[in-house]
Amino acid sequence: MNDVARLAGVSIKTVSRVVNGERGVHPGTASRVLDAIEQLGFRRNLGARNLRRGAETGIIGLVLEDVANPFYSMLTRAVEEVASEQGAQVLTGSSGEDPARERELALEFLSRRVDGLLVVPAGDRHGYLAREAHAGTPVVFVDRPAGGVDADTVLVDNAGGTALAARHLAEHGHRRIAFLGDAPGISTAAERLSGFRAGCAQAGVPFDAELVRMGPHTAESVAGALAGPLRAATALVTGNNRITVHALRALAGRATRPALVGFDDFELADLLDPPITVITYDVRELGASAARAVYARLGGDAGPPRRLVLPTRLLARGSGEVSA
Amino acid sequence: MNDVARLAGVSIKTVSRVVNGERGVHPGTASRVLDAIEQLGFRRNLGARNLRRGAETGIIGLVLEDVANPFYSMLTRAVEEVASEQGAQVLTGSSGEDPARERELALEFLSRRVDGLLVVPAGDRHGYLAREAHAGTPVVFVDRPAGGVDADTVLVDNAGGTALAARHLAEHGHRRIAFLGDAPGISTAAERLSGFRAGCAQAGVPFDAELVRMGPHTAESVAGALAGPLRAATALVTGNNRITVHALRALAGRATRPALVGFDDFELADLLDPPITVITYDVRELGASAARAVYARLGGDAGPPRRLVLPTRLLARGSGEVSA
DNA sequence: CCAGATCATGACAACGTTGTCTGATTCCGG
DNA sequence: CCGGAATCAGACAACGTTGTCATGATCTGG
Repeated sequence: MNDVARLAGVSIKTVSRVVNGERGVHPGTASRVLDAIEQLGFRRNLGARNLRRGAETGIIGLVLEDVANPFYSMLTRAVEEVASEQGAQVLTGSSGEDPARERELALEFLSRRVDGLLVVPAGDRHGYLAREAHAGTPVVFVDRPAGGVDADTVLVDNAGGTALAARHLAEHGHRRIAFLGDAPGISTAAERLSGFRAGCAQAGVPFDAELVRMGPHTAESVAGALAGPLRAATALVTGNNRITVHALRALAGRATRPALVGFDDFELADLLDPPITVITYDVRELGASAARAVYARLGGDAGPPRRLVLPTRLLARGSGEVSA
Repeated sequence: MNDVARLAGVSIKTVSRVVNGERGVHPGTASRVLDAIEQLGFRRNLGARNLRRGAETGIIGLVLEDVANPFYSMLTRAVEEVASEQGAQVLTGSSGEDPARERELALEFLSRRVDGLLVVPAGDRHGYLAREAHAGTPVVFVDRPAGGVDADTVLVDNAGGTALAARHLAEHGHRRIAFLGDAPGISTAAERLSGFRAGCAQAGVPFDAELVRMGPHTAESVAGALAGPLRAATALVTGNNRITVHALRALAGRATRPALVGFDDFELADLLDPPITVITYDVRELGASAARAVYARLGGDAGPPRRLVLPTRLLARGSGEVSA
């Protein structure tokens, strides 16, 4: 900016005025300044600007598990859209389900003075965010509740979803229903399991712990479980989109396959044979409401922390409608 | 930092020393400072730090078409991984294939002084980035070449891929092969079409312009094309993962379906019936090499712009091996 | 032609850090 | 007990902006 001022023969302040479109600059001066800007390829330093103005940075941070997972990439896009309405951009980071990495990313984002922070919790202790959540940067937890902080949270009715799945399978005559879920330390996984138990109970289906295998899961662990202990089941509920895909691959080619209901919808589910019945919910809304919550807080909303739970519903496509 | 200094009874500079782990601070003083930091929840402002140090910001910008597209979300993850090795984060923005939005995002990122900028070009004029690419922030174009700028670029052998697809179908006896591609203004789409023509020529298959429909495509336009003009074809090449999915949905339920080869691999392609033959390449490598190029430049590499073209290969799964 | 208003511009400080330099203690060996 | 080195801490300026205030030039109307 200094160089621009020198080249245009004006003070640095006048350059600032031109750059910001402030009124009260002589048109001739302004065009000299603009020429100089053009010639030097000047671009104002937003960091310095924000520092001086004490304003918002126009960046919101998003810490999730893995952007490459279609579920999270849709979420990211939804967040990005709300941010972009506010002229803001999104800084993303994948924690890879590692609490330490999640913390590192979150703190790093806060050091960068993001206007708001969205976190898909990997760990279960988020006390380290309590201070920010209280006084300062709005923090919103997405998809999973935080441990040890009372902050805005947007969730999905996990237990309701798996209960629905269990009842659906029971209605189709299944009495031996298996459940493949993620690591029990992950709150959504625990909720989905307990919803599954509740659904079984509601439908009068005996709950058999032998037919439950919690993760973390890999393609191999899923295949192993399905080939071994879960073989006795006539139906299967999978706890998230990754596990569903692993299960589909493990079951491919089997002559008789268990009925299946998967948690999370996924692209092409309708084109598989049989089409896959899933528990679905509005992923975009999950991201969008979390981002909107940040802007509501920035807009001055100082009420008590809000908790929003999005409904789940069962989308019957065929794979869950096979009779036992 | 001022408050911390006051609380600890030291100067602001000493706080800075403690925060940065500089040697030469009395342990007792340091612990008083640390207590004060803890008590006040102080977190240093990275923006101000970078301003003062004139250092890199530790952020790299990524402008792409849509993070929610699995292709781009894998790319994002790969970029993020390279960045994270360097202690950097990724600022993402979706252009939605709109050149103006692409430009806006790119310039915004540059104003934020990203250390490097990765762009999946939406438009075909990128002169506005020439200055930065030359003197200053490294700019790398990904997946598509830039127009009007000579900068580092990482591409995919599009023409080679579709030529492979055409020849593969020809080998299986097809003589009437249709092509569904994206808008011809998108360079990758144009290359894929010309590769398709070349492949047809190599295999001695007549090229029929009536069997070609370029986009932009929606589910409806794809369905319409397949129901109408392309009905005469015995085989089909689709120009990207979106179009492949639309085509699959449009063809589902038909008694006789054309043989199909799709550009871009996608999850579950192997589980469809028939499994889908695709042209594939290493998406992660695409993102990773682009990010590495940025760091190579930052590391002082001042050679002429490099252009890397990743190979494509045909992954035969069944849908392309149907005879005419 | 002049007082007062309006316009165009610049000097200066400040945002939150850190690099440089200087000053005040403390320590050591002889 | 002294000189010099080592240790610790602070004052100050600067990074690239912008808000506040002051200044001089140019208008306007009577």
